[in-house]
Amino acid sequence: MKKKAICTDPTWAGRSDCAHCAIRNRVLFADLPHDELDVALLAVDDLFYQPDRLLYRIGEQGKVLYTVRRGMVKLVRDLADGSERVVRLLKAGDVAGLEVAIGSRYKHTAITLTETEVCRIPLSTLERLEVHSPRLAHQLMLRWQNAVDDADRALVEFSTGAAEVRIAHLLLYLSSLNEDGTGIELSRHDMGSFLGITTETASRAMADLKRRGLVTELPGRDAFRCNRQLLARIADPS
Amino acid sequence: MKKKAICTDPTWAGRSDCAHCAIRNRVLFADLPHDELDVALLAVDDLFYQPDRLLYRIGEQGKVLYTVRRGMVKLVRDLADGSERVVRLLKAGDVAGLEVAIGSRYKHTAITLTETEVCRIPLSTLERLEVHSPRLAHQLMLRWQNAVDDADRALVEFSTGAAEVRIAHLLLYLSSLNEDGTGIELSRHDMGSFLGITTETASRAMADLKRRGLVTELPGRDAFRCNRQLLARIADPS
DNA sequence: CGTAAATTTGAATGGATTCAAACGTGGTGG
DNA sequence: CCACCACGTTTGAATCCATTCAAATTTACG
Repeated sequence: MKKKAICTDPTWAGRSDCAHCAIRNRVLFADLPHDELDVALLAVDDLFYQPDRLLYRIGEQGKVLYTVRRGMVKLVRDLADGSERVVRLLKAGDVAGLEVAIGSRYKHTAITLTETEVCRIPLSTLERLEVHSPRLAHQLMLRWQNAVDDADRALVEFSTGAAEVRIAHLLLYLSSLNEDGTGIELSRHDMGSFLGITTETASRAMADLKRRGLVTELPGRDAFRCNRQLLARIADPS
Repeated sequence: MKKKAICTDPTWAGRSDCAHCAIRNRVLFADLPHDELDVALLAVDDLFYQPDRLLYRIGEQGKVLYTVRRGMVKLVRDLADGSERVVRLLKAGDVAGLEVAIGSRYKHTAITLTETEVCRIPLSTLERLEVHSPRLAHQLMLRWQNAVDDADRALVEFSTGAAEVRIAHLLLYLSSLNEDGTGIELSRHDMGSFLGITTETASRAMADLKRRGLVTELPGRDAFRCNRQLLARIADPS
């Protein structure tokens, strides 16, 4: 509802070095031969964002797309009543702004949730490679299917059932992203906006799960640990 | 909840004739040159389905995808509690089973809602063309983005807000598909399953809209006419 | 015409929302 | 360093809306 000026200036972390990228096999240039990779690298920047920074805004005629290397990004749609709905949560390896690859304007507003590192890939680079690189075309298709899968999941797991069930699904998802089983704490507002419930309902359900010991706040940075076994029982009343 | 044996046998309407296809510019082989088209046609069948017929089931290792030429198809996911959730409604021009193009199993169960005419395209045909046809690759990407758009819409318009609001969105959508402003009547069960509400709630809201004159049943086949102006006001409380 | 299925309606319940207020926390400036 | 303010979270209470379970009614179909 309220307008907040979001500083967009990221830190330039350097020209990308895809060949040595830790998540190379999960990102866009996965199958590219080295010589083609060299061409791509020239224009790909590695950027570092603070939390709550704007990557792009819905409707903009974008000329770049982003690969998330670290952190988490939310894709947001504005609702008729002025509020907003989080449509998807992007994790490391996901792509934001894929739609520019077919010449479309951005279909969402993309905002970082945590400290985030991304690769910014110009559309021009993509187009140059795509012509003689069926590999890249295939990679793009994989990304698209990925987006569809995530969207379906947002519908089936995160927007269906009682509030507690949705939250259970969300916590299970977030905690599945790190090997150590911890997950990033979202604000109650973002939770609600993603799950299609109000902030208060999200807060109540979370507070309740904490009281029952299914979720415990981690002292350090905004993270939580949860009992996946018990949460799974709530998520899927078998 | 209940198991029903669905006869899958469609009527074979003939080998496809994409060159003269009325919706050619809206389907997969849109930009193909004629000589490549000829290759494709050999294996593409034009099929005709009755309402409530199964195209494919979730999890199957499919080797074909479908272009909807006429009618409407629902993509369904099974829920944990045994019920089902309609994830998407496919209209003429949409593609079902795109995921097989990247080697995936079907991600949904696809069932016809109306009399439906489809083109059945074998994956092998796709693969043969894809190699030397960047046009097709681009077409596929367009389809994928389409699927993402529809999925986002399912979330934002059809699974957010009060029951009446969701129904208003649905009726507006259905009535936008035909030039004459009429729309296909869905069963209350399917409506509910797609909108994330119960059959009874769907029924109540629809009955109410009818009483208020915003929706009128058409005498002929299962179709309705609606006051788009007033429905739009319900859908977007501006 | 008669039965099965789908739709509609009713009444009671439960869960989410709404509006408000209390609480905690981090940051700023005195 | 502390007081204070802004903002997010939590909690409370009343209301509203959707669900549930049940029954009545209509429609479809053999």
